[in-house]
Amino acid sequence: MITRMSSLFLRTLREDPADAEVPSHKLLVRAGYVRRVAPGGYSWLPLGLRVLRNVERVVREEMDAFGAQEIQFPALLPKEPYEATNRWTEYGPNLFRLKDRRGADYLLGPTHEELFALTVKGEYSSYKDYPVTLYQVQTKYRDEARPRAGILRGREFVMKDSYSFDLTDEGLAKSYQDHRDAYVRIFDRLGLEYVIVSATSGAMGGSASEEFLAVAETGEDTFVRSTESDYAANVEAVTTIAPPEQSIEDKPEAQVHRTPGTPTIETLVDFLNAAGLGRTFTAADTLKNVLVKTREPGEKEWTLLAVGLPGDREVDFKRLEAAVEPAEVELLTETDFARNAFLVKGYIGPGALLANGVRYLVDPRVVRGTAWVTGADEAEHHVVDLVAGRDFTPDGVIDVAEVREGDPSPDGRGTLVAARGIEIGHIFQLGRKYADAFSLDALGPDSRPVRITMGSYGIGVSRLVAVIAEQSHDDRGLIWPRNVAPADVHVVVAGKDDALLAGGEKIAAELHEAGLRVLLDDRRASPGVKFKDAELVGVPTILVVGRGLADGTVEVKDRRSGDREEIAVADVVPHLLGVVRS
RNA sequence: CGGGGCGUGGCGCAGCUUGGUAGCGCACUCGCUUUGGGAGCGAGGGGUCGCAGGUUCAAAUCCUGUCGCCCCGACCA
Repeated sequence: MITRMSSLFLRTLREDPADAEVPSHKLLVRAGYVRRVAPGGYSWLPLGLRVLRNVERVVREEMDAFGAQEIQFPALLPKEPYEATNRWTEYGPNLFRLKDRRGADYLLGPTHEELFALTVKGEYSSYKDYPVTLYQVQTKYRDEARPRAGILRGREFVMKDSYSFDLTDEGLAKSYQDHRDAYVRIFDRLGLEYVIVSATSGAMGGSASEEFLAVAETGEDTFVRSTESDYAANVEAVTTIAPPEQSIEDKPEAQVHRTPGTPTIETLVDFLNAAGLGRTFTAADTLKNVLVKTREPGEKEWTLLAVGLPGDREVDFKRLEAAVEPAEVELLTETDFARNAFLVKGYIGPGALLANGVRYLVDPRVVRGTAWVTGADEAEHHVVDLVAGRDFTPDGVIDVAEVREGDPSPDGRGTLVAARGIEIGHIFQLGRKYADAFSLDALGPDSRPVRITMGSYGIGVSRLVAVIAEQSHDDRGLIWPRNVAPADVHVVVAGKDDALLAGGEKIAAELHEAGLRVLLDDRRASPGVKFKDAELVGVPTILVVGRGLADGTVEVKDRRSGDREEIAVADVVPHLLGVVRS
């Protein structure tokens, strides 16, 4: 089809919008793809809507290709199914809630596990019906505390969410793998640079889970990758390799020392090194015990939890939250310390913790046979050479110390470096949480019910438009990959006289005839304006119809590389077909 | 929720300190010129200065309150 700029509903801006920070936001607004309507709410103008539709098309093709079937639910949903799974309350303030005229509670769907589960329950009842995978491309609503970065993080956004229903764990594993493979194909077709990281399952519940992160400096998620291997993981999910265990026999006896004025690791290390013990200590030789409290969902009472880790590392609170999920976790208050007199702040050691029944979990580096300097449970006193497995035995291991650049990669190859990414896809093996909530069973061949197991898989479709823009632009504007570009060719008529315009129209018609999507700049504007707009809009191939037309040539420019070549008018169609289809 | 900033034609901004005709650039309309890198000249249209109250002869400007938005953090499939 031919889209004429003279009548296209489009106004480009010469200046960046004041409220935009990240490149994708600035460029999508400047190039007239989207306009802000409300915080976290954007309208799609013609060119933007085309890109969004193109992304959707790629997603649908790959979902359909492995047998997923598209359906669609309302965005406006009744409360009851979400009460059955407790998410009406658990989802918290991020859920958009509203009432109808009778006062009945509704919500705008943030994600649709409940509806999919109920729908399958309503239609299917035999093991012969399974497995099945359903998906939808739907507008989702989340009352984000702080929407930001244009359409990268909105309160209304388009998401593809799919759900697999299987009879067995092996079936679920296959459905999961099918999705993973499809996602790889989708993101490859969209020309994205991304990594797949193991993730925590978050509020969704469930076990195995991976995130697809598009690599972008402006991303909100931090992940680590190995310098040597293709290992990549969300920081919350990085596992620490435990050092080998050591023998206990050759360790000196634990000794309590008076260590006045040493409430912090730094002061303690300085004191020890000045105390003439005949060796040098570092912060990594100390065992720091951090006290927190946790509360299981539905419980009223908080439970103490002590985390022991090498003194040179801090507890990463996000990793801690992920580790104790679904329980909540908080730091201890002064009141808590006062209530538990055996906790001597600054001098807490394993002894008092274990003696008083406080659950004590340690960093993986604290293995049997390692000797530590740690608190002696008495103000101004520490114990040196307290040996794990001899002098104390922790209740277990918890891997929540901060991850640092330079730490060894968990796969044993290379070291870790940090990078930023934007979550574009997330796949989960949900398990039976939702099936349990709705008693979703199939009648098995032995006439006994089999509880269905589910997977849940999402792609941020509208976010992808911004992510592609984020990864594919330069200082002049957007540069769309061919698969999602709003047109195949942008024909610029570089002049205002009728002969040029007629020439441009004719070539555009021929390209259209040949099956290409043509954006024709037939405006009576000066050439400079048109060139600038073409670069801003970002169609990958620009065809300039200008002064060469009299000699029978036009110019083909590649938006990304800037390369240009003169082509005889007679050869334009086959040449461009070659460029576009390559 | 904590911290910071901003609300003035469609967009980007100045004016506010020191109260007195609301201004600039872009965009838009008309005319002439120009025509391969965001053209020139001329003439125009368009603004309850976020909202409410107060001080004053007089408020975009000073005072009080309030609403909204943006950024950083917290939070977040």
